[in-house]
Amino acid sequence: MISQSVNDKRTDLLAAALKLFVQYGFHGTPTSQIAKQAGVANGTLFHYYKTKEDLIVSLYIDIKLRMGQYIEAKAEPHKNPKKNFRNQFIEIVLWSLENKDDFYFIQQFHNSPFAALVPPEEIQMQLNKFCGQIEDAIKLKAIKNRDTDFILSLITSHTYGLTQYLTKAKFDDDKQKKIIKDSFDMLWKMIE
Amino acid sequence: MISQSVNDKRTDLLAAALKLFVQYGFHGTPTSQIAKQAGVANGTLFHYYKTKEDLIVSLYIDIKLRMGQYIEAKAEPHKNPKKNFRNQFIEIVLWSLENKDDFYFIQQFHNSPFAALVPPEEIQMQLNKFCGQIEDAIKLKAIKNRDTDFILSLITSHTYGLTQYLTKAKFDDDKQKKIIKDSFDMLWKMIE
DNA sequence: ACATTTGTAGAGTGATTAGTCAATCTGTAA
DNA sequence: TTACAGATTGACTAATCACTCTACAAATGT
Repeated sequence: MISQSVNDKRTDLLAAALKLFVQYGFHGTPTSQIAKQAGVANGTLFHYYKTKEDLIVSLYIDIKLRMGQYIEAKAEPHKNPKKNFRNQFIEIVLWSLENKDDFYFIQQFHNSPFAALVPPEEIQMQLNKFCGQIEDAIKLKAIKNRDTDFILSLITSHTYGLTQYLTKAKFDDDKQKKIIKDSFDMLWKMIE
Repeated sequence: MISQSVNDKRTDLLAAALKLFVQYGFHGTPTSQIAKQAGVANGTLFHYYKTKEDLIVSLYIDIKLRMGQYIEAKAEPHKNPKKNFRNQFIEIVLWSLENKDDFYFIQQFHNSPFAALVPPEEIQMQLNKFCGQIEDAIKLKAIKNRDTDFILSLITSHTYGLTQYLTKAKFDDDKQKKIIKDSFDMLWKMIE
């Protein structure tokens, strides 16, 4: 099964890159190390990814894709916008906690010059889902009437801050869930 | 005046490094470029900073110091905790907007393996001021009774999110101030 | 005046790295 | 069986980079 093995190598490379990037940073990780960690030859890496940059951007897009799929799979669409936001908020935080490396990589990537290299259509795709929801909620007067991007910024950074906090402090699952719910209530108080 | 000229070279180097790091990233910026931009010889850079890493960490500490001084200079201590938070919140956001490179550098730095290299006493120093204020406010029941670090995380990320938003969208000063104030009111609603 | 320390320069060095390439292997299809 | 396309390899290269070293200049102390 050739296409299977191709996918394996591709994902092996991405997984290896993720692990090493998170630990040593982009520049601290030579492509030779990534290849070694993935169990393939140096040249193979460049067979699948034209440049190191290409690998980095591909990894970002892959992570975003996986996160999107995860959230979508867990989504239970409600008429009630609050419940919708609540569900998604909780799922995103849980995903981030279960995939700390991915989460950390995204932050690292966002605050790097590589961020400018993501194709615009990728960015737009990711935003559209959320922006639509926010606009709907505003129309229904479920949340404050502010610029959509503004609301999105506040929600995103709130999610980020909470995840950062939960990552540093180690709580058991129950306590963690309580904090997440509490945190959403606070967020909602802010934007409702 | 030798000490003057020494300071000049040091600050020239930091300023050059800041500009280039923000544009090209840590690894995308060779020390030779930093020296050139600062108008000094390559070797001079290594006279003042033992390694590139040392330069990066020093730059971070320098920026944090300057920000702290700016905030402190503008501080008008109130008995009222809300007014205190409000003042500081506004000042931090304004500083970030006036010093976009510094702001961006800090994010870049925080999400990089270099963050682990900051001497612990530096970190503690910065946290103490804020944590004290938060604890006081909790005692006075001005804000919700939650873990100090939790509150701090939420405030920090809120500030960050707002600054990100204002940096991307370009508003005139009046509009900007309105948004900042509005944003603080929302933040306060969340934690009061 | 002299000695000593400190600052500055920039060519040089050794190590490292992204990316190439020619050769070999593997699977498929006629 | 043969032919062919893609996959895989790893030695190789050209370039780059962090950092050193030596020589000299400027400032400071005595």
